[in-house]
Amino acid sequence: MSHHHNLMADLRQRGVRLTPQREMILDAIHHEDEHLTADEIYQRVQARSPAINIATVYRTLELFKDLHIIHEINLGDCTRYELCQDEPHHHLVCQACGATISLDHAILAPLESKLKKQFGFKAHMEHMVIYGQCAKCQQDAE
Amino acid sequence: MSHHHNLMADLRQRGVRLTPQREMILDAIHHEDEHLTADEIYQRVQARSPAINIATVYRTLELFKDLHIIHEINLGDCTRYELCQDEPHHHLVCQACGATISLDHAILAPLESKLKKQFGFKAHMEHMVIYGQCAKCQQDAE
DNA sequence: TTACGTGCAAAATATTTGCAAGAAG
DNA sequence: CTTCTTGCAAATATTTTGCACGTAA
Repeated sequence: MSHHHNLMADLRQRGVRLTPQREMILDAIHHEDEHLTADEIYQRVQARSPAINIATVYRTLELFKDLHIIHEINLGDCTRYELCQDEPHHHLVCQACGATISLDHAILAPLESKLKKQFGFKAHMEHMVIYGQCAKCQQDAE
Repeated sequence: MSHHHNLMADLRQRGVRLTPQREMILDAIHHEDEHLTADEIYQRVQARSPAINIATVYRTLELFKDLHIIHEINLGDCTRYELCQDEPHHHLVCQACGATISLDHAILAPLESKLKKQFGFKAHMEHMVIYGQCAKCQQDAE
């Protein structure tokens, strides 16, 4: 039994109506490693069920966001979506080759507590994206 | 003599044509503390010179970006622009009240070097934005 | 049965582009 | 004069909304 069935059961508990569209959209997000844009989610769902409408995708993403099932990530120009996870995780993105490196939250924890101590600021670091250049591309550039 | 006149002189050196539009756009960015969107820049310039077109604003921002005079910041949905500065600086943004706190680069430097050491990743941290809740709003929430 | 969700089409928003006229150097 | 820049209008991309119909519970 896949993780997303638990999620769907959970939603029913919370009084959210379960529709095939919502299930397919959750499925699409769940089955992907990368973070998808609204349109990419739309296309994946459309492959299974051509009648689906892009407006439904946007409305469902909004709903899932409010329910804290997914969250939005803004990389440059495009908005992407991914499942919320227990432990926040982060990404390094190489601007040269596009490679992404996943980061444990531990590496950002010191910054988080420094911000709290110095400014009383409670950072919401669910998913930070840090751009730069990966080791390989730095070598290639030399 | 204001800083932006030096910039304009600098541009002429670099073979960039100086037009009133470009000067007014640079002016608008320069005279603001906050980071403006393309449309806000457009409105400010339009107040001085109604004939200006939004397409010119976009094209000029693109040009200034390529010349490394300004850089783009993506906060949530909107793209904002600010002058490049010698020392990178960063912002904490309170999601409750919208307040922004400026951060010295020093506070992010340890993270930067940790990423370099552990992953060989050279982070481009010209302007990081960290969202969260400021001290005041945390109190109000209690 | 009733409230909520969906598809559709149109609107709103943000950004880009082709082209002819205008201005910088 | 020549090349680059601008204004205009139209195109494109992304996201939102009103409304009538359909469906989950």
